[in-house]
Amino acid sequence: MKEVTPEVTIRRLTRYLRCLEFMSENGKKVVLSKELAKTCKISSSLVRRDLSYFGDFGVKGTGYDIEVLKQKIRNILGIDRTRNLIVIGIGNVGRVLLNYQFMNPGLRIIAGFDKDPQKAGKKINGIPVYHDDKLEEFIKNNNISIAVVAVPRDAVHEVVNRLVNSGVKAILSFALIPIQVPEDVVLSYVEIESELEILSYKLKTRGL
Amino acid sequence: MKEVTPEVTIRRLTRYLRCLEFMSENGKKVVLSKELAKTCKISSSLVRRDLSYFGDFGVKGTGYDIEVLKQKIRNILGIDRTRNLIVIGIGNVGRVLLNYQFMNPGLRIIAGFDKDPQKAGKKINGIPVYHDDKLEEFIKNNNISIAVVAVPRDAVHEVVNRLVNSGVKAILSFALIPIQVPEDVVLSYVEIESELEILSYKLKTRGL
DNA sequence: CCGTGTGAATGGCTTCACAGCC
DNA sequence: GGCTGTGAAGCCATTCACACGG
Repeated sequence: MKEVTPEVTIRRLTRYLRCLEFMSENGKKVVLSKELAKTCKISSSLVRRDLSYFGDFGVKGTGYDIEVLKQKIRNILGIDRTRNLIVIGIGNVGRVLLNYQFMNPGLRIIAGFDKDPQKAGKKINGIPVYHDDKLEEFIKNNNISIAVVAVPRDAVHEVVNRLVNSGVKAILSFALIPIQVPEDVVLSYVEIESELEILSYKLKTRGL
Repeated sequence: MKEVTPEVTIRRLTRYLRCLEFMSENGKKVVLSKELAKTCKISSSLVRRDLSYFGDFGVKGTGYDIEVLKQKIRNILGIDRTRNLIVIGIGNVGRVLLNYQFMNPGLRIIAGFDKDPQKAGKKINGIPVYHDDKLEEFIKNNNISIAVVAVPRDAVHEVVNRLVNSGVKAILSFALIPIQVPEDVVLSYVEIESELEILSYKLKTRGL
């Protein structure tokens, strides 16, 4: 049980959660830090250290109960409660998101928004799509924790500003363009091109 | 000019590149480490340190020439040459990728693959889609650096094994399930759900 | 004079190694 | 006996502060 938790630890926690979900699907009940470490390609002491920031979840001599650990991590991440999400921009990326099967029921997309009137009024995977001009009203009337921005590059700035002004505190963007948001708003990115570039770099360092 | 480059530096390099691309679009020619730092929300000394691992790209008293710096970073990342990519699985995610407009011409998707015979023979965004059973042959006949896996969860394992056996050395997966690959193969993930979980965590630490 | 590049110092993440408990 | 949880050590990334060059 420690003081300050490094951000990298949180990122690894999500990785552990994916591994644990996979293990329970395969009927596994208990896991050792060593096993979790191997699947995540890190050291077992780091796994134990990461988990120890939040409590004593393991049993000495035995390991970790997978169901218990999953629930603990969900609790730490704040996805044991329901997080209502919205998606802005129902193009190719937006459609992927509306069809996304989340492993955790806490993450729930409850609406999509698009400027195209043709798309408004329809449902995708059971999720209603509204016209863009209903955005602010919807955010205020519903309990929106997180918004995902999947609009074209040149519309990102405007959309983010509208989200911030409507009180959204967490935004995930698919377009990696620099945006300034207030201190109390968290902004992160899904960086497909960057990930590919990092792979390219690693190939290069291996002489390929 | 330093010895070993931390992996985080490479990740930040891709971020700098996005910022620089954005700046040149807006007609900017020269940038200070301080400006780059501000848009990336890090310290200016870290920007300078990151760049100094690879050479003296700046001009003392003046800053960095944006075009020069872009080219240097592309060179470091190994995307100054052409990287031929393929996408396996042409569902929603696969379609996003084939339609993806890369900022860097070095990254080039040259084919898609799918098990569905209906999809084979068509083109998406000018990129040919082949039947899955042509995968190995195509990899061997073309110069494939990187493969992107966008198949359903339960097919990932098999696809990754086939890629590895065909000689692919870098794989980007959209399904975050644990896979073992040989030492000389780089595997990374696009983790949409994990990013959302991290946002949820940050909201929670802020009392939301 | 101004901003980069970099030794030196700092701070924080990871590993080590073992005490404690099942 | 075996594995977790954790002080202490080690190591590596970041910051500091200033010499250097335009």
